[in-house]
Amino acid sequence: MRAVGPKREDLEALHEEVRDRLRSADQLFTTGRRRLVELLAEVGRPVTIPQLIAADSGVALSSAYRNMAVLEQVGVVARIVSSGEHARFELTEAVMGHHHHHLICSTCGRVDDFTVPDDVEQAIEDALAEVATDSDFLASSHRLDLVGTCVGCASTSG
Amino acid sequence: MRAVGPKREDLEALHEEVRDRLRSADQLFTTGRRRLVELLAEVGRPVTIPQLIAADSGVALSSAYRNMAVLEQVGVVARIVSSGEHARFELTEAVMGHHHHHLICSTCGRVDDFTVPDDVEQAIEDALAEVATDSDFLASSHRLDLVGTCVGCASTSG
DNA sequence: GCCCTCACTGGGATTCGGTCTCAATCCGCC
DNA sequence: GGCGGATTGAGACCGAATCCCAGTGAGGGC
Repeated sequence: MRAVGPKREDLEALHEEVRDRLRSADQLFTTGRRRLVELLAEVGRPVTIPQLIAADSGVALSSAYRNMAVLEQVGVVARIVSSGEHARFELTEAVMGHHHHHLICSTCGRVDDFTVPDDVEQAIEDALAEVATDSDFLASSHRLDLVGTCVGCASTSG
Repeated sequence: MRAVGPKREDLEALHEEVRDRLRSADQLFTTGRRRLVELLAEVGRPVTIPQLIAADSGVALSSAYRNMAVLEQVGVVARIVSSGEHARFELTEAVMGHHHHHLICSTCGRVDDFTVPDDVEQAIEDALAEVATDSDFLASSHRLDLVGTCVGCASTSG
C-alpha cells in the first residue's frame, strides 16, 4: 500500500506553500492548478500529462501543460525528460522537503523515487563540487538516475 | 585547446570497432555512418543532429537520425535527452573506453563530459546496487548529471 | 452580495523534433 | 563488370507540446 496520498494536514500545508509561491509571481491559485498539485501529491512519483488526464478527465490538455509550466516556474513542480516520450512531472524537493533520485525503467518508461544514504550523498556532493570548480562550471543541482527494468516489466518479459 | 580530435591510430581502431559491431548486426559500415562516427569523435562531447549537419552539410537529416538509431542499437553511440530540445548523441563508453558523466548547462543546453574519482564512483555503485535490490529493480546503468551554468553563459549573462 | 475587470480556461490550430515512405543509388559479392 | 539487396535522401507524415482566442471564472470594489 504505497502512494495512497499524503495526510490531510500535509496537503493543506502544501496548498498553502503553493499559494504563496504563486502569489509571489502574481499568479492565481486556481481550481485547475490546485487539482494538478493534488494529483501529483496523490501519485507520489513522476507522471505524464496524459496519465493525469486519464486519472481526472476534468483536466484539459492545454491547461495542464500551461499550468505545469507556471508551477515549474515558481518552483513547485519539476519536469523530467527521461526518454523521447512524454515529459513527466513531480512536486519539487523544495515543496516536498526531501532530496531524492529516480529509478527509470527503460522498458515502460515508469519512474520512481529513491534516496541514497546520507554519507554517499555527501560524498557525491563533495566530488561534484570539486568537478564544478575544476571545470569552471556553476553547478546548481545534480541528478542521479538508476536505469534498468522495473519489477512489472521484468516479470512480463521473462 | 580541447576536443581537437583523436590521434590517427585511435581513429582507425575506432573505425575497426564500429565496423565489427555493425557487421555483427548485419549492417554495413557505409560512408555516411563513418562520417557520423568521425564527427562525434572530433567534437568529443554530446551534440545534436542539427549541429552535425551544420558542421558537415553533406549529412542528410533523415539519414543522420536513421544511422544514429542504428549506431545506438549496436552500442556505438548513446542518445542523451537532457531537456525538451534536440536529443544529443555521443560515442558510448563501450567504444571510447571510459566511464563518464555529464555537465549540463541549463541555459544553452550544452553538454560536456566529466569523471569522478574512482572511490566515489565505487561508493555510488555500491549504494545503487543496494537500492536496486531493495526496490526489486534490475539496474543496467546509472547516470550522474551536474546541472548548472557553463562558463560561456555565466560570462554572457553577467 | 453584485458587478466589473482581467486572468485563466479549453478546444483546436500550429509548431517543430523526429520518423516513415519510396524511388534512386551505392555497396558487397559473385 | 554485373546483380541483388541494403542504404540514402527529399519530403510526407506523426505526435508531443505550444499558441491562439473566444468564453468563463476568480477576486476586488462597492
